[in-house]
Amino acid sequence: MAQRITMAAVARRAGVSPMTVSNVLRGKASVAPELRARVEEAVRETGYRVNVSARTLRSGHSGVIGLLAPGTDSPFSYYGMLGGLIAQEARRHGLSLVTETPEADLLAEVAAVERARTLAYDGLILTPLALRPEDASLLPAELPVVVLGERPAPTGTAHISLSNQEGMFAATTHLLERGCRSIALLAGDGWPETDPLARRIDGYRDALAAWGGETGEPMLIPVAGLTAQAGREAARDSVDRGLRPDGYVGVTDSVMLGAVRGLADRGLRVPEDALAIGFDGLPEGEFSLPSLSTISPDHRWIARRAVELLQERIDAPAPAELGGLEIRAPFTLVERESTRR
Amino acid sequence: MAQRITMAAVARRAGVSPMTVSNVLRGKASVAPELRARVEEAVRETGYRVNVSARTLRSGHSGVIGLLAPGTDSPFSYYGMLGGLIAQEARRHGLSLVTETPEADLLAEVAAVERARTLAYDGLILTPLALRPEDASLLPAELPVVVLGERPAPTGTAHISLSNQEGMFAATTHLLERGCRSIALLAGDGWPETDPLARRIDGYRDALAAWGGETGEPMLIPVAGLTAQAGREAARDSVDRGLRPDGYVGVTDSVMLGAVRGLADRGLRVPEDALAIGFDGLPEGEFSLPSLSTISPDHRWIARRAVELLQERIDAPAPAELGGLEIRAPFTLVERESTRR
DNA sequence: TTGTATGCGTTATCAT
DNA sequence: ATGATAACGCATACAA
Repeated sequence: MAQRITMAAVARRAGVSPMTVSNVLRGKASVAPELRARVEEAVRETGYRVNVSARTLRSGHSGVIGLLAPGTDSPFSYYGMLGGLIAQEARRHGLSLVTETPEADLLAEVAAVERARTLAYDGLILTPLALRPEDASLLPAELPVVVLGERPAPTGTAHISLSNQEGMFAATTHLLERGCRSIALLAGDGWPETDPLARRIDGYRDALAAWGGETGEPMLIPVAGLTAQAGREAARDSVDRGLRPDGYVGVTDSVMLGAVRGLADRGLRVPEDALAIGFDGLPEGEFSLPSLSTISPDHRWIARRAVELLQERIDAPAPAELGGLEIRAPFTLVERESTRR
Repeated sequence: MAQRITMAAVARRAGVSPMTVSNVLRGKASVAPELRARVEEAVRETGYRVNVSARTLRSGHSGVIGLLAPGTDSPFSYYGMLGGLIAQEARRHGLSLVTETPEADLLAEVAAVERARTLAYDGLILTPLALRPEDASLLPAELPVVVLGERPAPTGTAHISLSNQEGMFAATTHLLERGCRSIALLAGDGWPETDPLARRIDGYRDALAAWGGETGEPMLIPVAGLTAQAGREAARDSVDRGLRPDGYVGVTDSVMLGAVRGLADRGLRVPEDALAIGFDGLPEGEFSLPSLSTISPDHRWIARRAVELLQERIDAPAPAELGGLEIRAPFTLVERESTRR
């Protein structure tokens, strides 16, 4: 936008050089208190604002970071919720957040990353759907990146993930403790070994195995995606196929919220006919009927760590050399109506 | 970010001047096809990307627009949902969207607008909570703005609002037609005349009046905010105070979803004990139990018009001179389980 | 149709 | 501690 007042104007007014104004504005140490005061007053009087484009052009960083994550635009969206927290956290670091939702194919993801570079983002918080560990080379080496999510991250990047196996183990065990003996997992059985959420499936299987012989076989109800709509359809289909488990575990809360709805479509009620628990700790689960028990990662912790790690990498002279890092977010099991009888 | 390859490098490689490269990149008409081809190849070979900061510095526009709206970070958020659609629409215009959620006071709002200017946004889609018509002067004259939302907009701006009165009239009438005779409005009675949603209250009153003498007095249940939590608390309190309407109208879906939950907390069920209808057409209302009837504005229409109008103003030589514009989004009444018996 | 000169507003570098 | 100079990469204005 038109930016009439320049640094030079402020400098003239304060009777100093533009360089001094620049130093004051960026909080550089060595400016005499008196000059500093004069400059600050001149800034106020003139209503001066820095021109970010000029600053970025010269200094090489823009103060903008990007969040590339799936489904931020759909209902009950995990990344929609997390995006809000990340934006807050970013602001505390003086950074702005731009959110984008690329399609789930490799080309679109790479294009989104390229776009981020084109737009001069200082860094990227990225939840890849298609990018695999071996695709690390597709990430520009000089672009600071923090990876979120459950897929194996491109090698050499900082990666924050959830305790998928442990979480799902806890969720399944919770249902077992509440008396369920025939527990279905809404997850999709066709998912490849490398699927991001394969660990969650493992946790479910492990919990059944660990409990002893009194549980039925693992029962996998396939869902077509991680949306409420997919969960709803999967639940209906499973009922139509005659499945009647006494407990449901959802790979995500959005899937489970949809599934509870789908069960209701077929006249089945939670928790009366079956218990249900999800994964993600979506705030909406607190308001649903029944309210949804869930494995809730510490979202604020994740947002904070993600921005911190990114900031570190932005500040580092050679981000790539910081190397890989794998950290797990802590979680709690939140018990609500859907697992109470 | 470090941006090694410059336009000059591409130009050298293609054997033309930097200016020709610039023209090719921006699709200027007059470039010989042969040169164009050579330039395009050079761009591919070098992996060149424009430096947006330099372009912005020189040309004055950044390709970024901002959305300033409340509550994008809370569950069942109207603007969270709408923001997703606006981002899609913006992308079709070659624009990126940055979303921010300022606090609901005048200072914070003005600061957010200032910040938008600082960051060289090309324009702003704004839902003011505190800015009033008379505060138009606080908006930089040269900043293209489109205002969304139900408060009276700063004078002289383009404003897209909902058909609040008509919508609420339709919602209330719908409950009357379904047999309700004692209908409460969850809205807050302490709200000033100028409140954004005062028109919705009007619509409710009008509908009761228009129906004839068989309805009770208007019954206003005050809510502390437009969140699910506020709706929940309001509903509980009203029950505790002995109110037992046979129908509820919510100023927003998020309030109503919370209220349905709050009624359940007190053992009351929708639609068995009372019908309920909201306003906003949140997608989550399709998955709730019961699914929520609602007045649903055409969100895609709103997103499309908002970006179109903003683009117009960005392209205009003097945006301010385009003058004020008031348009209303179309809506439909979506009937779901919460109003079926 | 293409190229040349110039400056956008800022900050890195180096000199004082 | 402060200031002078140059350069960041591009697009405007104009010349050829």
